[in-house]
Amino acid sequence: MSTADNILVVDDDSEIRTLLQEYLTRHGYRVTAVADGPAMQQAMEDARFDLVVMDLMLPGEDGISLCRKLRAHSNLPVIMLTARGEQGDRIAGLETGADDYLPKPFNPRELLARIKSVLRRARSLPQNLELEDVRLFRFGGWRLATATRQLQTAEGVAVPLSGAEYRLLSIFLRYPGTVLSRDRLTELLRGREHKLPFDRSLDVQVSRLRQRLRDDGRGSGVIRAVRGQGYVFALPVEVER
Amino acid sequence: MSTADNILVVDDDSEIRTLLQEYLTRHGYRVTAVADGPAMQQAMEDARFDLVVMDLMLPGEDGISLCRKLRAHSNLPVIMLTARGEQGDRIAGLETGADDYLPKPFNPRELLARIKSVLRRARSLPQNLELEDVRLFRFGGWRLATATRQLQTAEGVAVPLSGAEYRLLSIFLRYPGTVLSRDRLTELLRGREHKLPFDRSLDVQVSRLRQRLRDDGRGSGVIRAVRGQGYVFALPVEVER
DNA sequence: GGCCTTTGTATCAAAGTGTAACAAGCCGCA
DNA sequence: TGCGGCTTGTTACACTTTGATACAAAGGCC
Repeated sequence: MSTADNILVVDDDSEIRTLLQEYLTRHGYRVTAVADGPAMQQAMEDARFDLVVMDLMLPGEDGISLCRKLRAHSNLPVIMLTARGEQGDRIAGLETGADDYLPKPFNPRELLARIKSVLRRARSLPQNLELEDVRLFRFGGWRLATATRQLQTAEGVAVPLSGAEYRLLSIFLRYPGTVLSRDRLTELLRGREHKLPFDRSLDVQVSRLRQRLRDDGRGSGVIRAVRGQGYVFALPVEVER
Repeated sequence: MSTADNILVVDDDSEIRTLLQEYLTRHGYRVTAVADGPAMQQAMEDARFDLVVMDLMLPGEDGISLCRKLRAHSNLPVIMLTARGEQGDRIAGLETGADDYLPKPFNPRELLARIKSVLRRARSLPQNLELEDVRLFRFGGWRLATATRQLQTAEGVAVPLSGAEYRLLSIFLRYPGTVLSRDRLTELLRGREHKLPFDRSLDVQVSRLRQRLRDDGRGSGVIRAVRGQGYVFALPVEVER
């Protein structure tokens, strides 16, 4: 490990910002603390972070919305701070799309433990690789050659893929084991945002890709739907450069 | 467990000190009760404590400040007693650094529950998400493969599990022989706390899981209800990594 | 046995997911 | 230019999952 991990804290309460700034710095992290969404955007333009700790309740745009936006174009891990057991907001836990959450008030030690756990998990996943670097992907007997864009079964039979199918598969192959939201997948696939609130076209693409992979969508196949979250590629992937 | 947990109560109201001293002692804790900051410092030099219960409002130096000082050099769990009337989020800032808080006036039983919960959390830090290390669980002839999320009977027949069923089962498999309260199960299952006072949806999930496991809920089956406590997974579990 | 609390589960409604079918666009080619 | 084949976005509908509710069954206590 070269340098300390860089953590971005987003909370409108200055007490908490100060507490976390001190505590996390004392434990060997680099910390930037800001109060709201816009300041967060700014901070993220200025520096690269390894993890975000965010309050669910923020003035202006709330944490869920910020988290969703973040997730639409990055893998940055997020830990959400939530109000404890209040009846008002029903959405309290992992439904926020965060990697982990912690109800307020909390002992900073506990936050530290979760930060470590989330970072460890993030690092255990394959690092972002550029598609250009990879010549061949292997997964569960299948092979995908990038040069020819050809998919082969375990028996060596070539399976034709359309352009979108190939792109979608290669996206999944770059993030095996990571839950990708529909927003994220759509952006990676088409380079633009979802338009309609109930756009199902991504699901249809997934369904088509599944047919190519002989994955019936039920049972625990290759591409698994995670209810309310998105899709995961469920097989281990080997890459050949 | 060697000796009883040692709890330090800091409150200027002598009635509360007496009440807590009695109540917590009766429930098996060692209790020291003091009235203010200086007495607290003194007590902490004389003995080692496992948890502090502190009034937010104290004569002289208040609870926030004491808690902050404490945090500067220790992780000792703190439960803060606060005046009622503030909304959860507004108040959350005040207990910055505390592990939990309880609005006054409070039911001693509620405090007891929080003490137990805070102590449990403080002691079992690395328990949150470490399921991924296990490849296979075996219990009473059944097998659960984590990679494919597939459950198999002793005869090798695959039994489909929904997402929630799989998660609930894997929670039980992580704590075989341990009674898990409904609150705890709900939190582990859904990543948030119980909201409704008489929420039976967890029981329904257990019931559905039992159906998958061909456990009729009567007799001494796989998942046993413990009246007034919660549920236990009643079979021995073998883990394969 | 009454009476109350706790647990088990059928049933319902809402939300989420899978995919067939359609339609619009694109491409190459005669 | 017009035609057929392919690709891809959209819509529609069936099906699954899940949380909630209601009520029956079981357990305790007097």
